[in-house]
Amino acid sequence: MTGPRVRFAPSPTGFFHVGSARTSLFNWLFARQTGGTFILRIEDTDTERNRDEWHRGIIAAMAWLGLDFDEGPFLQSEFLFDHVASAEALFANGFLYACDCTREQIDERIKGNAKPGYDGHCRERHVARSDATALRFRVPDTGTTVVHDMIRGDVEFPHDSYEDFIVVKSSGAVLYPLANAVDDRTMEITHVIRGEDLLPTTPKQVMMWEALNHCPEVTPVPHPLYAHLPMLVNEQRKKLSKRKDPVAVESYRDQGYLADAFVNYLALLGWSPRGDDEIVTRSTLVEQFRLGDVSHSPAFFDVRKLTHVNGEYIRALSIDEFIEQSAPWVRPWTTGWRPGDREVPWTKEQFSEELFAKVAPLVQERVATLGEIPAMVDFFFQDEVSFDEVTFDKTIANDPVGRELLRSAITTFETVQWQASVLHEATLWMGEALGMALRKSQAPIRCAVTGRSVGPPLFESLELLGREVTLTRLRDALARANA
RNA sequence: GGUCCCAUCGUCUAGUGGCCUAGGACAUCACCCUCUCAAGGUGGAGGCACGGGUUCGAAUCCCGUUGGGACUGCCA
Repeated sequence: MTGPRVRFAPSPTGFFHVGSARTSLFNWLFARQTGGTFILRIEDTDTERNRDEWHRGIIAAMAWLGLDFDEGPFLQSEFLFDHVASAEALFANGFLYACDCTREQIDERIKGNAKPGYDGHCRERHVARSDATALRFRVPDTGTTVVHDMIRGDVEFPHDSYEDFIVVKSSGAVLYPLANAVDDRTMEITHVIRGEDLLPTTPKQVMMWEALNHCPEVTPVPHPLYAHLPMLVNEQRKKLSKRKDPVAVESYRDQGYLADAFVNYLALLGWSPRGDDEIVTRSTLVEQFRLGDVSHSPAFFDVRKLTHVNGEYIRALSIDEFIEQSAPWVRPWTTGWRPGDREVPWTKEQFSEELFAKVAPLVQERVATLGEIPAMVDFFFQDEVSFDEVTFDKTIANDPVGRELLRSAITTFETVQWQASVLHEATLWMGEALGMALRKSQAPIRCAVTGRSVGPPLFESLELLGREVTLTRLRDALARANA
């Protein structure tokens, strides 16, 4: 196996961030397209968090999105020994030095300094290591480090803009920049594809990588290539915040976004397929994706467009697929996975799979997310119609002609052949007799039967509902208006 | 403050010196279709941040300005 080796290295946070999903996707696309290897490595250091559960969350979310990895999942904590060994090698070769300064001492000393950050106070002090000393990297005073970025080209960072940063905490814990680089070395990562927010720390990693290659006891490893993806931002053009912005992939799944649609939309953020079509298959994505084509500027995560893309995918489903995909929202008791925080407005006893199968084609082209389905078909399964009061008042309670039409419908529907086209015709001429266009005359019936002003096609719905239920609801609505 | 990144319709983007009177998609507006709502169809409005260069010719190259963002922790 000689292809590229890429890794997705999320830190567990309790949910899967859309930015992480995009990073993961781009890594995956690159690996799949180049015949490379996609590795999942969970960066679980510095955490007393509930790891097991959160690891499972990341893995479940990736599985849902169809981002399968070839190696892993690895946990960064498994490699603690390597991190320490590398740090010791760097120290032994003079790249690291011990420092016993406290934050307060440093702040006090650097108050008037032109250059912010640590002042290198302990560089030549040869402080004895203890549980109060941290290890800092000796950053060269002059020169620059160049990051070779596949998206942005070469980016040059002057060394004097970096302080002697801490590599090993006084507790002995090896910090992210080194731990991450060491893991990349042991996994022989060839391409580091990650968010642009990591660009400024890259020179640190490049410097340490280079230093490691100069340690005689360490096996040299070629530097990886980097690719820093543009940030995903909110409407304020700020990096997506997990506190303020809706960033949990799981919540999109709960709302009824399809994995393929989500992936398709994510791919459109910072990249675009050839031609005018934006709705493209996963294999097209894999085929056409090029890291070098990735945009340089941040992208706004636009839920409205996501929703549109999702609608396209829903409508493209076969009716059987649509029914199957709807299951978690309409009959969760039959499914292994069910959307969180979502109540189904009917009981298992009230629901009918046969009826839903007949209703499904009517709603498939009317929803943009699967989560919208229950509210659109609830009247088929609920015993009591739940009325939208504004609509009820407008079309029935405050409309004498509407009530007149209802009375006429009750009579007519008693005997008419129970078929959508016939009901359609009957309503047409009943309305004409009262001087109403069909768009007017269908309104009170719709409200009486469904409780709402909008919904699936009325006459097909009546046909499916049956004569008895329809007549009962028409009478009840009239009674309700008189009450 | 320092370092770095970025800059095409409101949004996501195409565009890599002439094919641009700048293309597509979402959103928006109008009309058509229509039993409601969608979907669909047609059409409209809407953009190269600004200023200098380079060039016969710049959305495309260079510089500056302005604006936005990221980073700047004994977090990752």
